[in-house]
Amino acid sequence: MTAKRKMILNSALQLFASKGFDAVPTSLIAKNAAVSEGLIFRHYKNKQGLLTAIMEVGREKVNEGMEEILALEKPEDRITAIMEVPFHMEEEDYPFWKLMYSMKWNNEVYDDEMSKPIKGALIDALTEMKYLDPVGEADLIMAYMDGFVTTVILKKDVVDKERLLNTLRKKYK
Amino acid sequence: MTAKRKMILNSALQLFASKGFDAVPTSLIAKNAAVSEGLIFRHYKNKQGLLTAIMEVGREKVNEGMEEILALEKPEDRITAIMEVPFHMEEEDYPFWKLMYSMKWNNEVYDDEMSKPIKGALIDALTEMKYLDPVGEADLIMAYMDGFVTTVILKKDVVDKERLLNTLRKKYK
DNA sequence: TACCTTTGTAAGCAATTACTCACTATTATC
DNA sequence: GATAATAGTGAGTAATTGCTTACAAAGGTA
Repeated sequence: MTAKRKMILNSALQLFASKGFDAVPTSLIAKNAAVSEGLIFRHYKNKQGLLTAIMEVGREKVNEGMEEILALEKPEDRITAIMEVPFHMEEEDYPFWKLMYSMKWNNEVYDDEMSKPIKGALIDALTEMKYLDPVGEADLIMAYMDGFVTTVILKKDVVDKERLLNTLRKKYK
Repeated sequence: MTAKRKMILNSALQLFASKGFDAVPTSLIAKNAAVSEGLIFRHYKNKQGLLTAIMEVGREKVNEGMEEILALEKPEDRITAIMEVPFHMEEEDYPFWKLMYSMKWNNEVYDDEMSKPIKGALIDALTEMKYLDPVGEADLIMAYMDGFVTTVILKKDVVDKERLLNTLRKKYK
């Protein structure tokens, strides 16, 4: 991966995240990456391919994170670890997640490919803990998480996430 | 409000909600509304003005709903009513909320104009109930709600909202 | 050195975009 | 029923879009 190619990928991520995929022209990506516009299409088939490449990088990160969590022995530890993921996201990953969530909302078909393994891990842990309705409980936790991500990323200047996490922890302590 | 003008507003809402504001050309809005493209600009200053008009209609609906909730006497009733709003949304309003949430994600500055009165009502109720940290609790509930809206709208074919609501209710019963 | 592949550029192109304008049809007001 | 305002059309336009292409520079390998 050449330096300029990295620049393209990163410029695209930043711009897509802040303005939305459709609102960002390839000319602007090229300008922000200090690169000729043609180079984008040398490296990526088209604008959509650029987006796919960004998501691929993110998907790998998610998988790595999930492996760590699945390595935890106690099911209750796994559940709290998953639930608190939104609070422990690194700030440099915010643009990626912002892009992911913005994409969710303007696709006719909701793509939960990425959330499936997470929900699966929750169901496994809840079953292990003999919960009566593991699927229902898992769905509720997944809903919570969507809300936490939304709050942490979009209200980062308004809501103190540490305080929010503390309030949350009191609930299941 | 003429019939054609209503058609424009509704076509725009449906299209913006499903594809995103930037991905929808005015030509398509006109086509779906069975109207000449020029008519859009007779009634609305520009494409952005069309969006503004849609949001105005929605804002009024929200205010009406809030008045009903604020009329409830017991603070705990007000809180549960607010928290359960996402579960009682009418399906015909889904496109509007989908649009609202999709807009949130690709604006540099998060516009919480609409959520402010809701948060305020929560803080008031929680204060009345002598909670130690009304603001923290309100922020948590607001986060939950974002998650509920996301789940109800985006996963409506995957997650059963009645079941989700029941699981939730057990938590604060 | 010579040759090939990859990286990079700049100009340009067909299609699409939001929007205007000159015009006609319809409705309201007196 | 005449007049004026509003509603509606459709062709046109300047600017922008994603993408191509012809060409040059750089890097690897013999």
